[in-house]
Amino acid sequence: MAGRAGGLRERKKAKTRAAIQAEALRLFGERGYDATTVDDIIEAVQVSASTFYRYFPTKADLVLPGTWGPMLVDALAAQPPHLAALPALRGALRTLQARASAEALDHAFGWLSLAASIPDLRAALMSHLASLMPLIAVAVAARAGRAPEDPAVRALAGAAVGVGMGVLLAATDNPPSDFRTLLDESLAQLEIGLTI
Amino acid sequence: MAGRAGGLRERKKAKTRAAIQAEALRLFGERGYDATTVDDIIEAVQVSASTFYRYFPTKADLVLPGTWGPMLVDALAAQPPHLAALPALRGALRTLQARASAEALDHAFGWLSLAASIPDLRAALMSHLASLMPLIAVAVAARAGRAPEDPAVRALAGAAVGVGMGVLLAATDNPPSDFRTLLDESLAQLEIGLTI
Amino acid sequence: MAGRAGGLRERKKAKTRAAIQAEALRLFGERGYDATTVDDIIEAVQVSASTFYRYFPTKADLVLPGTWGPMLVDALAAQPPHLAALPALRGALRTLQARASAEALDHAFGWLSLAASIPDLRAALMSHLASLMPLIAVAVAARAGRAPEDPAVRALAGAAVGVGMGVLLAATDNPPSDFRTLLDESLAQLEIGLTI
Amino acid sequence: MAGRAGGLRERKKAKTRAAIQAEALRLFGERGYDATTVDDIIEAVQVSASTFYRYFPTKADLVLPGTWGPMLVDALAAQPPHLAALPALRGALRTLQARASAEALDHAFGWLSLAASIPDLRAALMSHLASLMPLIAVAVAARAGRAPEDPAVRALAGAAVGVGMGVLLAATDNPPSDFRTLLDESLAQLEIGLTI
DNA sequence: ACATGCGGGACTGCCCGTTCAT
DNA sequence: ATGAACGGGCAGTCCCGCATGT
Repeated sequence: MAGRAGGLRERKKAKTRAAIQAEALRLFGERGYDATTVDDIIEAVQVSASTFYRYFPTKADLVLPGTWGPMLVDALAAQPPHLAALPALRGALRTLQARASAEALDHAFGWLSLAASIPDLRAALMSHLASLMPLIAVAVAARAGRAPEDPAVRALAGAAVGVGMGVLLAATDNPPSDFRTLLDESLAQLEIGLTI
Repeated sequence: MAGRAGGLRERKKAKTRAAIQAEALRLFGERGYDATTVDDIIEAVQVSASTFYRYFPTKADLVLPGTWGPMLVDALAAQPPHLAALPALRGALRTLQARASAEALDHAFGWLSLAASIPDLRAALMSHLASLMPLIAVAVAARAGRAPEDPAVRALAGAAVGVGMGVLLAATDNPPSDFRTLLDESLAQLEIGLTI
Repeated sequence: MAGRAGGLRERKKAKTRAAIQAEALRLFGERGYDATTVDDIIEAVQVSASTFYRYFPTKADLVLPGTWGPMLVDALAAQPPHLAALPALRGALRTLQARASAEALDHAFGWLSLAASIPDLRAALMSHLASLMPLIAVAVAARAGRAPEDPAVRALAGAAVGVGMGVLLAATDNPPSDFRTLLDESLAQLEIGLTI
Repeated sequence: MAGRAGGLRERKKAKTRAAIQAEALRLFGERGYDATTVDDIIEAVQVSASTFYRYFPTKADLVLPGTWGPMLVDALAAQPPHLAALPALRGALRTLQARASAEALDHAFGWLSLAASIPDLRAALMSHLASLMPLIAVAVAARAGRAPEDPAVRALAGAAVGVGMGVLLAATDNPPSDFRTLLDESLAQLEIGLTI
């Protein structure tokens, strides 16, 4: 019923959503997360409170990346089938980064760090990342011809996401770190084997 | 001047803390987490709101296990030094389980599952688990004679915790699962290598 | 019992008081008034809460100038006796300004503006200024050989302080104004007569 | 579409506001200001805390007269145009007093005295009175055909309000005084000229 | 004696359900 | 009938004074 990019209604919704988020992030940057109230945001964007909460169930969701999960899964499926899961995952991450502009990436990682440094957001972010595990498990299972409940699959998905979390937290607490390098290094360690 | 357990003040504080948590858990059990307000709790324990928030920064913290991290680290340090990190970790987990009574364990895992199934608590729990990473990293680094910032150490800590999260979520969504078995299996997979 | 500058105990108290206030103002400048908690301050100065509240009954008192009232009264008494009350008051204000360094003055007026722009502080400041009225009334009465309850004396003290408040608020709401010029101009108007 | 008093919503709001204030004043009268908590009030009126604070930003605002400013300005505009500002102001005050019943006045002045004697309320009251200055300045400027920023206008508004504050404080500290007489006398002094 | 802990109360912000206005 | 405004409920923070125990 809808074309590739969705109907006009779809596009309008996406636009509203983007407008709210953009304005919110701008205000967060100016005044800080806690100092910015939802009322400030809805006033700046000129939408009603109901509209706001329709798009973002909670204030914390404004900072959560909504589309990364599916994008990562797609990129994973697009990797050469002969690759093992971990190399494929690293390849998928590289694809994602290559697709985005450098500034978009810096921006994104900046926000990730911000989110990781505010307790409320950190919790939401960790929970969000944890919810990526089953998605990755399904994608990996499909590649490997196994069940998503297979302990090996589960372990791989859990380990990969856990490593990501750890790197994110480490990069946040030691600010001048490069998130991307650290992540790739740590995933490489996973690949080599955790035989310390 | 103070004995092993500290002065009277210390003991009183510990007692208050325990009283708040016990009463809260009782009420959660009776009415559910969301249906129990902080006011209900402080009224039942007869403490003031300030006191409550002094002991538990947020309502969600009532359900978070406060001493597991240190206990796990201690048990890890007590493992035979010749063991590699992952076997030592599995051993430490077994030690912890062996020390606790069966019902205490069932109780604990019951609470974990409950926590994992309520969004707010799930977020707090994931954030809490993520904060265990550096603790585990330090303990593992000490065993292996490496720096806690070593990518291999970081990867191991992240992977271990991530696997734990994944198992917790899986066990929560497929209720009749045995958390302990799943966790041990998945850690074993980590040990074998993630070569899917 | 104490010399001019007071005994050691006096000096120590003054030092503590000054240390608290200095640190507080520094923190206010860095983070803003509301974002700075009393706990932040006492931690920075390393005093206990009781000590803090012994020196400053409320947080707002940190910003209130404690010695201006007496200083103004002294300067008023030191004006040539033949001057009428309003010229003497203007002279006293000029004396006070002449005694202080230029940067001290800018600093002081900066703080006044800040205080006038934060509701809580504004209220405390206005109340504080109002409490100067009887002091000024007594000083003026002494000069003029009248009773402090004399309506003319009361009117003069009230008008002078009221004009000061008005100028302060006006200068706060229209930032680039020069407080000192405005104040002198308005007091001059009072002197000429309010015959609009 | 709306009649004189606005729609149903408006009337309901006014009613709620009046109900809160009436109940609060009753409780203050019974138990005193400090001994009455906001919780007591909201329980007596059966509204939520949020509603209370929507109508009255702070507890102190319950005692502040909300409509006097505009009423005074109106009465000032209604004075004969040939009158100078200060006589017109005194006339406006007399008009206001004439319009109110004797008991309403006693009641009002009773409340003013009460407010002036409680530190927190005194501060709020002084701040509130200070905020009347620009209103009076605008009204006086309109009468005199000058700008509200004119120093003479500003001085007059500041002086008038300042005199009012002084009289209020004096009457509070020497209880058997008649506020109205004192105020009129002091304003008369302002009119004669402050040539002490 | 003196800091610390604790209580109490004001106040804010998020989020949701309902109700009035257009 | 849609959407904005309003009210309610609850979590959470901070200030400040009083009572303890060290």
